[in-house]
Amino acid sequence: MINYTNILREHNLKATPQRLAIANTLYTNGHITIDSLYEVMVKKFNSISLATIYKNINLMLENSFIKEVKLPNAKSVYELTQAPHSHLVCTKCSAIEDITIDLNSIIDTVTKTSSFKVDSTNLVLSGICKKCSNN
Amino acid sequence: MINYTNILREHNLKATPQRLAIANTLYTNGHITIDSLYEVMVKKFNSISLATIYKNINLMLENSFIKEVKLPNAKSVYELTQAPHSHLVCTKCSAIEDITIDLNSIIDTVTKTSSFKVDSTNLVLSGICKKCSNN
DNA sequence: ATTTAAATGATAATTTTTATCATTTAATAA
DNA sequence: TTATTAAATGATAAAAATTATCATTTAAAT
Repeated sequence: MINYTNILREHNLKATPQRLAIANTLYTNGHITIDSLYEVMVKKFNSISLATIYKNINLMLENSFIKEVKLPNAKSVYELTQAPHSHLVCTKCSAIEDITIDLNSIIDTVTKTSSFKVDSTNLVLSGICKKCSNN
Repeated sequence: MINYTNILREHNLKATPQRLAIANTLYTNGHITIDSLYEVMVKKFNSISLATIYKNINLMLENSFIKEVKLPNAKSVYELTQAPHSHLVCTKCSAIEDITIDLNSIIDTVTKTSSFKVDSTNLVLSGICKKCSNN
């Protein structure tokens, strides 16, 4: 259990018990949908409102405490903001992995060939994870 | 105006006037949201139902006639299925460009370093387009 | 301990998407 | 052509997802 009190405050978010629990849930799960997050949170706060989940997720997004990951053919998942990275999604078991890929060469090529100034990247690679290719 | 009758049929879709119009709207617009598509379609078929739009978009997705493009901080847009490609999104004017980028070297690296078998890629590059960097 | 602005929970309202069903129509065959 | 049929459409209801409202509670700074 990490104490996210100060990190939340650094992101201009009051450190409420609900927010600390959301932060820890994201930390332990890595990536989670709104629905799953709500399920997990209800176990910790039996009377938490779904509106609280939505409001916090939106505030946390605005303050860059978390990031939304849009996946093909699936609901978005949310993760704690980390260093920029890409995602691997298994089409068999739906597992999501973080992966750091150097995209600078690609960005350079794009800049040169299209005169588009790239500021950020969103890369999702779909396929079969290690586990599923073994089973 | 391209005639999509046969192409629709190849995708197991009856060539109704509404579908032909959707296909042509996608062709002329490149990328479009559900809302915008509905607006355009209402001008052509003043009594078209929004349900028809949704049902057709979903069927067209299932039959790979079109693809959904998920964008950061924006609603999904839809495009006619073409050769695999990536997208450039301008954070200033929201313009979307197709771009063909060779991602094979990246896929190779991922395969070797993570033993994940990549089947498909989804890459969106956000930044400033040519027009906006001039203005 | 007091104060206050913000967060929470309950719930209503709104938005988005899907389901239902009577009617119409595209596609096939006679 | 016309007849047949399965599928598509449009109207609408229903469901799902998200946001808004507001009284009450609470975190954080006096």
